[in-house]
Amino acid sequence: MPSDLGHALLGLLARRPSTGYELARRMQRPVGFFWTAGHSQVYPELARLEDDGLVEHDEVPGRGPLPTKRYRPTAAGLDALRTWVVADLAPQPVRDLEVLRLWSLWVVEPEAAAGLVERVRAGHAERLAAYEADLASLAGDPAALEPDSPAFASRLTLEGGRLTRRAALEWCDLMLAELRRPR
Amino acid sequence: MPSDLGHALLGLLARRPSTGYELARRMQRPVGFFWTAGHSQVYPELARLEDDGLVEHDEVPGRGPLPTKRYRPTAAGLDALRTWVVADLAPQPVRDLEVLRLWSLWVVEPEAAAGLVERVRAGHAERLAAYEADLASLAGDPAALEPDSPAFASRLTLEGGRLTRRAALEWCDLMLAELRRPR
DNA sequence: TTCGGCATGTAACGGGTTACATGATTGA
DNA sequence: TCAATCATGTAACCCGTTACATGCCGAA
Repeated sequence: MPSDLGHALLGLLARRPSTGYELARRMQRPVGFFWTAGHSQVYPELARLEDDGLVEHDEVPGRGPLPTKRYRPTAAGLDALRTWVVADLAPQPVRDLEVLRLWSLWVVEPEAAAGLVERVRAGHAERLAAYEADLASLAGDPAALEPDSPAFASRLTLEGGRLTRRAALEWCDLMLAELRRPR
Repeated sequence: MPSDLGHALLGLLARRPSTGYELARRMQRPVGFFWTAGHSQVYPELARLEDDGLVEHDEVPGRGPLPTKRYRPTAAGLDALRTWVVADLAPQPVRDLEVLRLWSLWVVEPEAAAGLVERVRAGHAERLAAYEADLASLAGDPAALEPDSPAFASRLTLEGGRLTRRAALEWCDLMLAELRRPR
């Protein structure tokens, strides 16, 4: 049974066959919005998936010094993906370095703290803009309304990003108001 | 210069001197809401911080087979914490296994997908309840209004958790509505 | 001609999780 | 008496990041 990364790659390949290089780029965006991997992770994982009979490849003309391989999921690979998607999921530990810092912001002067919050806010605003751009490009696609279409799932995840980033902006504004309240 | 974990420990010790064991427990909650660490990480990291002169300890009576050590930050440790809190922060890659699954939810039947979303929703609801419980216990504390008090920073981070989890619940409800819309 | 993109892989390192190891005290 | 809690540490393993290594093609 593959790792989380393996399932991430199966999810990408279920949408569209790709080379390792393409998968590594697709892991930056849009999948990189919630999961990332470099190419040095992708190539060994593809080999493992192939050993397990979950993906297969053919060689296509390419521009690298080594043969260019295009991968696609096998029937067993799609089964594994379907099983994993709805499998029991242990509560995920959260790991958020920004919040970790904000938790200690009482040790610095309010003005310095406000500066930090401004920068955090800018990061959320940037991410929100990216989500909305991707959502806009899906807006005209009728497939985005069909639950068995990849565009549908893409739309829902982007919608989630939008809602949570908006909440984060609201939170930053709340912090700024408190930090700058005259005293 | 210490790792992120080291700064997390300094942040805890700045609030209250503790033994390694206590730090490991405090890393489960409330700090565990956004950063976690097991005791097997804590003990070596404390030794490193002490080598760097950022924390110091004295031995107190305890119940373990080895001497019980109570740690507190040194002046240099508090300086390091202050510097780190407002230091430049690279945009953080997000790693969210739940969203990764939802991104592939188009491969399963809508009813099964809705079941997954229900479970995700329950997790958010549970976390939200924890935030609100902690917020309630801070409600009467006048220190929670003073920007140089730990309670102030605790309140703001909990407020952030509340806002983002509420947004997540809203999102889950949106997904459920779409998955169950008659077709 | 030089830089960026295509294209594949390996190796070293660091951090996190899980398991191993020990042992006293307190409460059910 | 048995389990949980206090209390400290080490070791093995897995995963992710960064760096190493190679080399062609097209555009500026």
